[in-house]
Amino acid sequence: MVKERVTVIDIARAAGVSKSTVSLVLQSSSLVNEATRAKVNAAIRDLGYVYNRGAANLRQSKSKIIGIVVNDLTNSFFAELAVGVDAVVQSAGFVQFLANTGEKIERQREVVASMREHGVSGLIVSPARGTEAADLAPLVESGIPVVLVVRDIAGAQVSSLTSDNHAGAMAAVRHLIERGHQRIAFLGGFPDTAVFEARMRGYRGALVEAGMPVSEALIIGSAPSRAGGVTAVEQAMMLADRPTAALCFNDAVAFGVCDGLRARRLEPGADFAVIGFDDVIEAKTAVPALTTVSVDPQGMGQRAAELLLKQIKAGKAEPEAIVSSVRLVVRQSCGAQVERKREALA
Amino acid sequence: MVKERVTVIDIARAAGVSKSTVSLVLQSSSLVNEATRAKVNAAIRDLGYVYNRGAANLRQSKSKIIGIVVNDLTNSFFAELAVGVDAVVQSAGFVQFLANTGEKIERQREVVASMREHGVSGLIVSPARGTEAADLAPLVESGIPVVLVVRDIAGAQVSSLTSDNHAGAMAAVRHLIERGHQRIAFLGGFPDTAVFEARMRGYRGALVEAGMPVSEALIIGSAPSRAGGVTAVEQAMMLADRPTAALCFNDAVAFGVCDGLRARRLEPGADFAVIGFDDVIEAKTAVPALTTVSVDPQGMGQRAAELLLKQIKAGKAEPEAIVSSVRLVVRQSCGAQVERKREALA
DNA sequence: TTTCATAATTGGAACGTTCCAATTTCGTCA
DNA sequence: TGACGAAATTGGAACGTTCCAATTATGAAA
Repeated sequence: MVKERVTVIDIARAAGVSKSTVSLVLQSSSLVNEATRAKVNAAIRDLGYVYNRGAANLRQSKSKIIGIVVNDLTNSFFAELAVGVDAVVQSAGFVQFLANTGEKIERQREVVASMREHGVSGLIVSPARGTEAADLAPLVESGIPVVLVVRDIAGAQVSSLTSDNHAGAMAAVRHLIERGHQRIAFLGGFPDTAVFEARMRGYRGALVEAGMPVSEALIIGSAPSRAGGVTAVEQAMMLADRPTAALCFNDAVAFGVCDGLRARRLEPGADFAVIGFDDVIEAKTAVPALTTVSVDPQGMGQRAAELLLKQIKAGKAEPEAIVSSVRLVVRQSCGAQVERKREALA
Repeated sequence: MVKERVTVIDIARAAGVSKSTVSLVLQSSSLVNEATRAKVNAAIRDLGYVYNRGAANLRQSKSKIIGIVVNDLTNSFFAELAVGVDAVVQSAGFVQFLANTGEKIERQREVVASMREHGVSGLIVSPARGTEAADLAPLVESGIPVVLVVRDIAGAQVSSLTSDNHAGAMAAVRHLIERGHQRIAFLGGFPDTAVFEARMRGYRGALVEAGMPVSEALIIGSAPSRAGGVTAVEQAMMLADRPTAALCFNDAVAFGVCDGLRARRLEPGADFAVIGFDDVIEAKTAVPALTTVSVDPQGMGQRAAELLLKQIKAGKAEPEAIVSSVRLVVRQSCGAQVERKREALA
């Protein structure tokens, strides 16, 4: 019933060679004669051998495992990020441990510990809200390469890959100003996060650059979700002096803002300009198509994985902080009259 | 610079006991004296020991790893499924390998092989389109418990957890019929999948039950995505005899259908009834809120994980096929005038 | 004190691989 | 035929843990 494991020794016996030779074949070493290689491979097939990577890892004290921990896999931005990571990691012959923390620091601590025990050779982390440099200290001390994505942590001695939130927000608000908007809101997101802070600074920057006043009442935080967007826009529309446009913390919020507008019989794009941030896949197909600052989550995941793999290969490189540039993708939701051709080509 | 690993032996030396005792402490065995346990734990803390699960796995020839392979993590249904799995798997002290196949059989083969090499003790698979029982054969032969989710595979000797697609579709279409719709379309999804087949059978069943004709022209396949929904509804609206309602293959398609309707200046819910399938989180907050057949993806992931863990614990149980029941959640998109209270409580 | 059961501890083998150093095989050339 | 370098193969130790059987310490009963 219970079939016991086939090992290199069994293969060796079947092929009439030593286990060392089998090992060499497994590593496709050039040292082994073609004829014996064939014999060994035949035995491997016949006996249904499956390589025990755990044993190999033990011997070599290294693994082909990388860990990725995200704060909210339910958010399609992070799901896409994970897909991007997975793609390059798989191609490099690695396999990924994926854990979701749901923004819970405690969970994050647990999963990171668990991953260390499993001997991951590197970690990509989109840290939960409130993560501090100290939380990562044991990790960096142990010499495991870590790449922070999306959210950077001040003082952490690790590499990070973030997007240029400041420039993106600035470009978006400039665009709204050019279209003649005078009262522009910033909607959604938790104010105590670095990402919020950066995007908001960009928002402010564009306003002062244009010599326009910035009103604190128009900056309305909320959960960075669709539901949060609904409540944020509701609050904004209760103001005496209503905004006519909004830059939203992210696309999820932007969709929520559209929902909230419709609930008030306002058509996003026509009656109120909305711009998102991230460019998740649905942004393109939504109606109206969402004008947004494209962060390219999948590409970001890929780059993060590449950076991590590079560091793994190099042993231990200096931490580098990469901020990738973003671009404003103008679609319908900001009231633009763009022909769809350009977009369709992409 | 490169600090070498701290092992049980180091701990033993520091605490003045044998490695066997340290091992017992690690397993929190009752055999060890409180005083020595304390000593050992102190040493563990002081030296910054991290448990090498790989070595333990090798010795015990079992692991605390489960694999989950999904066909499209970009689809939030599957992302939520993964979140559900992750939750129970983490709580059980396991860690999950997550791989995305992107519907590619070849990728699937690779990742499953890789997971086997890593010694996963069980596998949850949402198989890529076109997967056959033979593809899983080596896996089941090796005695690794496998749970198929979402999509079942005929003839595969493994457990499966699917939803009652037939009953769900039937309930949805009955609801549309009750509201007086005469021409009801079935939109989206790849016709060569079992899930499509089952939902479509439910759709047909409800029509014949009501003595209504079923028109093949009203059954329009497409990619099971938002973009697919847009094209499907476009095609439907070009028919001479247009439908007034649609059951969509899944929520993503349903959202796409809403987009497509708006592009034609039709308001989903008011001018055209649309019902989705899955009940992803956005379904509730979208405007109009999506009437949909709730499959509870996260709960499904949880149940799949529980089923798998049960089988792992039991050694090897008989494969069981669970089809979990679904329920129609009536919201706005089908034109219902429901008060939102009931829903808000959930 | 001796005797025993029980509690606590321990050394060594084992898990399946890789790596090193050593050995054998082979073809070529003198 | 012998010698020699290159090519191919090999045995054994090692990776860090767990498990088993065996040993030692402890304390209660005689």
